[in-house]
Amino acid sequence: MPELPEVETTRRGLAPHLDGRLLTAALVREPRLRWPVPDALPQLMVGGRLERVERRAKYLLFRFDRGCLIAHLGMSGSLRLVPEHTPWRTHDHVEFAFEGAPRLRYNDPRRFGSLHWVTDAPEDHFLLSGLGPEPLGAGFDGALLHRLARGRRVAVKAFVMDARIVVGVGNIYATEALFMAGIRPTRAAGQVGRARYDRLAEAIRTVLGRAVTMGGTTLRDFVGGDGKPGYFRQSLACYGRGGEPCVQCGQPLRSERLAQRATVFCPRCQR
DNA sequence: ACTGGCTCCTGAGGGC
DNA sequence: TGCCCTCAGGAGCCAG
Repeated sequence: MPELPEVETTRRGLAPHLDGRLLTAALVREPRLRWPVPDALPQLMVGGRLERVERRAKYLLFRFDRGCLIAHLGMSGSLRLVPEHTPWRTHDHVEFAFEGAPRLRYNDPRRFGSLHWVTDAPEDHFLLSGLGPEPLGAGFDGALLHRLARGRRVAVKAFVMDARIVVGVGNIYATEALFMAGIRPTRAAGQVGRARYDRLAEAIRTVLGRAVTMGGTTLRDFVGGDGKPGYFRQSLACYGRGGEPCVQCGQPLRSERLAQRATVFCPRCQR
C-alpha cells in the first residue's frame, strides 16, 4: 500500500497525538508478520515514553526513551488511532495504549509489514543501514543518480525503485516521475544522460512533494493516522491508466510488466 | 558486483 | 452464486 507520501501522511497524523506520551500497554494478537514480532515486545516497551515519531524511507521510527520501534507497513498495512474499546477488525494485529491518547492499532491484511524493537541506534539496524538518501532531503539530485547509474544495465524504473539508490520511490511514483521526465521506464539506467537525470530527480521531488501535500494516494483503502483517505489519486497522469489517452499527446498509454511490476508509459512522450 | 526471478500473504475483481 | 485465475501500493533473498 504505502509509498513514502502515505508513510509520511501516517506520521503526521500520529505524531501530534502520541509525541511525549507514556506507553501503558501493548498487545500482540498476531505475531506472524514479515518477521515474527518477539513475544517480549510488550514488556520491553511498556513504561517507556514516546519522545517523537520520525520517518526514514518507508519506515516509521517510534523513538522511546528506552529504545525505538521500527515499523514498516508493507503493501497493505496501516497504523490508525482508534478510541478505546473499538471492536477488533480483521487483521488488527497489534495495539498500543498510551496515557491520554487514543489507541494505536496496526492492521495489515497481507502481513508484509514488520515491527522491530531496537535499543541501539535504529540507523544501524540491518533494515536501515544500507538505505540511500531521502528524495525530499539534501543529498539527492540528478548528479547522484547519474553517477550511481554508470554502467548499470538495469531498467531505469527498477533503478529508482532500488532503496540503496534513493528511498521511498515505489511503483506509483516511479511511474509518475518517469512520465513527467519523459523517460521510458525500460531504458537501461546507464543509458540515461545527466540532463535527463536532473529532470528525473526534479520530477521525483515534485511528485512526492505534491502527494505528501495531498495526503498520499488512496487506491483502495489507504487512510492516514486520522482515518482520512489521500487525494493524490486524482492527480495520477499515468499510473493505472494503461490504454487510456496520454494527457500530453493523446496516444494510448502502454502497459507492460517490468521486473514483476505493472508499468505504464507513453510510447511517444517517453524515450 | 549485478541482474532477474521468487517469495511471503490476503482480498478484490473479472471471466465463465 | 461460485469457482478459478490474475493482480495489488514492498522488498529481502537467492541463484546464476
